[in-house]
Order: sequence, then C-alpha cells, then structure tokens
Amino acid sequence: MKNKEVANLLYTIADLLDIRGEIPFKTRAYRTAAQTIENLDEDIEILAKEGKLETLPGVGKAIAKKITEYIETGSLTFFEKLKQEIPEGIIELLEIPGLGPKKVAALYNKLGIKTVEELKKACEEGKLRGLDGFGEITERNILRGIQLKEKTQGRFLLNLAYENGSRYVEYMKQLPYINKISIAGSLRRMKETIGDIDILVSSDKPEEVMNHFVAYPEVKQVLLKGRTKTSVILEDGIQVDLRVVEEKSFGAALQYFTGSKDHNIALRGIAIKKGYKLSEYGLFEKDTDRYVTGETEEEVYRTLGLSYIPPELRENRGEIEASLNNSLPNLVTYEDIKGDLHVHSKWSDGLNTIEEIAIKAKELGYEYIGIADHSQSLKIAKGLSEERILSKIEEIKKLNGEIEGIHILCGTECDIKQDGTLDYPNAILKKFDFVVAGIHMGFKMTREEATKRITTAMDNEYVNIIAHPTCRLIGRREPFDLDMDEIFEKAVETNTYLEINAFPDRLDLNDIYCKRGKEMGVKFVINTDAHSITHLPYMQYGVATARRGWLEKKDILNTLPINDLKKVIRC
DNA sequence: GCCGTTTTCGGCCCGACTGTTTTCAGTCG
Ligand SMILES: Nc1nc2c(ncn2[C@H]2C[C@H](O)[C@@H](COP(=O)(O)OP(=O)(O)OP(=O)(O)O)O2)c(=O)[nH]1
Ligand SMILES: [Mg+2]
Ligand SMILES: [Mg+2]
Ligand SMILES: [Zn+2]
Repeated sequence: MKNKEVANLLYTIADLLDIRGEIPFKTRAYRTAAQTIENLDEDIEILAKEGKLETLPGVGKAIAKKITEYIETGSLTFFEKLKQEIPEGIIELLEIPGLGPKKVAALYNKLGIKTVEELKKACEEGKLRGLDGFGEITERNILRGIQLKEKTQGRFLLNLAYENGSRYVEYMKQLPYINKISIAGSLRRMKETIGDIDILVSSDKPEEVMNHFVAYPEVKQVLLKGRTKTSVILEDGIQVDLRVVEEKSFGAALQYFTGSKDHNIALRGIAIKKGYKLSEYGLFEKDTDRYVTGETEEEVYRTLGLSYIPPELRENRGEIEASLNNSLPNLVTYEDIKGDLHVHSKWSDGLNTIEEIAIKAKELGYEYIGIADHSQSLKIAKGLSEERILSKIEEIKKLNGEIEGIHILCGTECDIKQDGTLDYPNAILKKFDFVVAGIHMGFKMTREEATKRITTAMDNEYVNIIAHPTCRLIGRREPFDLDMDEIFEKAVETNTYLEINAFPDRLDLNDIYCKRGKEMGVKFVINTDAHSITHLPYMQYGVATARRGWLEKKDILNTLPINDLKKVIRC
C-alpha cells in the first residue's frame, strides 16, 4: 500500500506551495486530498490503475493526474521542479512554533536560511531584525520556539493526556468563578493520540480564570495569555489551551473547541447555506448578526437541522451527512460492557492472581472476566505448558465456586506461529472456555504472508478472537501491512471476533478499521489486555475507539450477558 | 485545486493573540 506515501507527497507539496505564496484555498485542496488518501481503506494503487481516483472526495483532475504519474513512474515532474525552486528541507522550519509559510519564505529568500541550525545562528547574530515584519522580539521568540520543539516529543498517548486533563480540570474547579467546565479538542473526541489538551470554561470573570489557570503548579511556561484564550506548557512538555466564554456561548464554544477542525468547517458551511454564521460565540443570522442560539451544543446542531453528533464521530468522515438524514449509529457505551476477555494473570506475565482480578472485575460491575494467559512458546512471558493449563483450569473451577457475582472464564492468548498454526494442538485448545489468538513474534512479513498467517489462524475452529490484529505499538512499531478486506471477509466467514485492544499504546483495531469492518459485517470484542488490575479501566479507551469506529452495542461480543456469551463461544 | 438539486464560475469558516503594522499581517485555535 502506497497510500501513506502518496498522502505525504501531497502534504509536502501543500507546504511548499504555501511557502511559494499560493492562495490558501489551493494548498488546502492538496491537504484535503492527502487526508482522504491517508484515511482510505482501499489501496490507492488499485484505484489509480482502475482510473477511479477522481471518485475520491477532494481529488479532482489535476491531483488525480499527479498521483497517476507518481504511481506509474515513481516520481512526479511537478514536484521535482517545485523542489528546485524551494528546497524540500526548509519544511522543517514550519515545525517551529510561531513560524509559518510567510516568515519561512522571507528567511529563505532574504537570508538564504534552509535549516534550523542556520536559523539559530542568524537569530543569535541578530540578522533577522533587519527584515520587514521581524524584530528583536521575533528573534528571541524563534529561539524559544526552537528550544520548545527540540524538547517536546510529538503527540501523547490518550491515557496520559486523559489523566493530565482530568487533574487540571479538578484544579480549575477550585475557583468559585467557574460556571461550566469541559474537556474539548481531540481529548473529548478520544482520538488515539493527543496533540494538546483543550479546556473550555464559562465564567463572568475571565481574568480571574486566566490567572488561576497559569498559576497551576505544573505550568512551566505561558505561551500566550489573553482575555478569552490562554496557552501554557506543562513540566512534562504537554501544551494546554484554555478558552473562556460567557454562559450564552458555552454550547457554541464547546462545539467549536471540540472540533475537529474539518468537522467545524463543514458545519459552518452548512450554517452559511442556511443563512447563518456559526462561530464559538453562537449561531447568528448572517445578515443581521442577531444571536439565534448557543447555550448548548444540542441547540446548535438542532437549529442547523442536524441531530446531535457525539464528539467521537466529529471527524468529517460522513457523520454530518448521516446526521442530516437521521442515520447516525446508536453508539456502544461503557455501561454496555459486561466483561473483559483478555486479561493476564500471575500464571503468565500478569501482576495479579486470578482471585484479585475477579474481585476487581466484580467491583467494575462486570458479569464475567476472561483470563487469557500466554501460550507455551512465549517463554519470556511465562507461557503455560500443557500441564499447567490443567492446574489453572482447576483453580478457576474452585474460584468460581467461592466468589459470588462474577463468572471467571478460562481462556488463552495463544500465539499464532509463522505458518498460521497455533501454539497448542486442538486437543488442548478445546479445553479452554475461549481462545484468543495473536501474533507475538516474527513480525517481519510481506503483506501476503501476514494476511495468510492471520486468516489461517481464523480457520481453526477453536479460535474465537484475533488479538490486536495489526500488532502496531503507537509511536514504536508500525502496523503490519495487511489485506484488511481479506481479513474482514475471513472473520465474517469463520465467525471470528476481531479484538479492539484497549491498551493505550495499541488501540488495535483502530477506529478506521472498525468502521470499515462493520460495513463488511465483522463482529468485534473490546479487551484491555490488562497485565495488572490497574489496567482494567483502560476499557474506556477501547470503547472510545469503537465509538469512533461507529460501532453499536450489537457489534460487540462482550456486551452480551453471560448466558448469551456462553452460547456464542460454545463453552 | 475542488466543487455544484440555486452555481461550470466564484466561492471556499471564523476569530484570538502577538508584534512593530501607525492600521494589520501572520500564525494559530
Ligand atoms: N473553526 C475552526 N476551528 C478550529 C480550527 N483549528 C482548530 N479548531 C478547533 C477544533 C479543534 O478540535 C479545536 C482545538 O484545536 P487543536 O489544534 O488543539 O486540535 P485538536 O484538539 O482537534 O487536535 P490535537 O490532538 O490537539 O492536535 O479547535 C480552525 O482552523 N477553524
Ligand atoms: Mg487539541
Ligand atoms: Mg489546542
Ligand atoms: Zn495479551
């Protein structure tokens, strides 16, 4: 799949055209097309060969032609020429906060600056202040920007942002002038990684709120501070943005600040067509500027003729159209979840005993908990030998007799070997209440090999669930190159459930594959892969991923009550 | 550069904060 490669090419072209000074609408067109291709679940090469590129939203004649040339010849004349005009390397300058295309163009054209190092030197030598639009403060700000960029990593895992954001909100609530407060941005949409934390407040005393906000003990640096908007950097490098509005704007502001940007632009487009103007301050009549509504999100959507759209869906991936014709899914909720079917105990590499896990699961309100320890080949993870399985089954039998109010199921997370066969023979597999199968080593495979390995495992009659199907680790390991459509077809054919692994660095399957899989009839299960009882609450991130993938209660195995579950997994 | 059940041309979201701009451009959300 060259989707990512083609998307990156288009993003790069957009950046270079911005620096060249093209009108923003043109560069936005390139970015829209890039985004479409990045999120595409089909292979761009196949679409190009079939001449279907222009069916993609945001891809027209000009961009389709460029993609076709790039795929057929491996290079793009337009891009090569562009790079001669503007060196590709200067794009890294755009990553410095405070530097945009206009300033970067000036630095390159007037001072010949192409790298961060050259820029640093020029700032230190005071060479920028002579340029139009630059001054001494600009030089200092750029040096700070470079420092900031060097120190902070890119995006943060969802759980880390969630915990930080919750603490900040609790701190903010100490101030009596806070009327309403909400997390917004990608964190409210529960995106898999978070660029920064966005918080919205309604208050009649914005100055007091801002002062309280910047006085938070973990604040390292105040980036900007105004009457309605303030941004800070925390000690651990995460940025937090605060917006403060009046009560009558809270809903419109929450809508704005929750995003996504693309969702906002699309919604504002609808507002225009209906004779309104939508901003963070409310919905207004376009001609008279008369305030129409804005206190709640529901009112804003309703007045625009839309049913309420849950934050997780606001990515401009069809949710606005679905809302307009009342066909939004009825999303699965955390309360729908009746149990967790992928938990490790002390029997393999987990931290807790089965008893401790069962008690915690009961506390969480579950009906059942599935202990799925590693299989024999995973020696470093203390994978269970065939003899130890029998003892474990005995222990669970005993615990089920002792502990009221929770059903403990005995499963395994059985390794899928290179050839797609399983790490236990069928005679052993049939002893488990359920079988989760997953890949844990031998990650170097071609697309065909990886796909075959998983589909072969699904053909085994005892396999109920495929764990973390793409095996990605966010920020550390790329997902397998897989023919997902083939995997989905096989899952439907063999009645195998695909896991939404809720562990924050996995979230695998991701939201996009959930949506695509559902369209093909796939069923899912949301599991935490907990290695400690402190991981069991990660379930919420799995549910969020399912919701972002448009999934409903009926799509998820572990929303079933215990008796129905037992029928489905035949135990 | 893309798009169209009002349009094949003329729109394309709208506003906050900062700095050197003496009246607003650039960047960011
Ligand atoms: N209307 C409009 N809203 C925007 C724009 N840029 C950002 N927003 C809104 C929607 C975003 O979700 C929200 C917060 O901005 P962020 O830059 O923090 O983006 P977001 O939180 O979605 O993603 P992140 O994980 O932080 O990169 O502000 C824009 O250009 N126009
Ligand atoms: Mg954000
Ligand atoms: Mg933000
Ligand atoms: Zn596991």
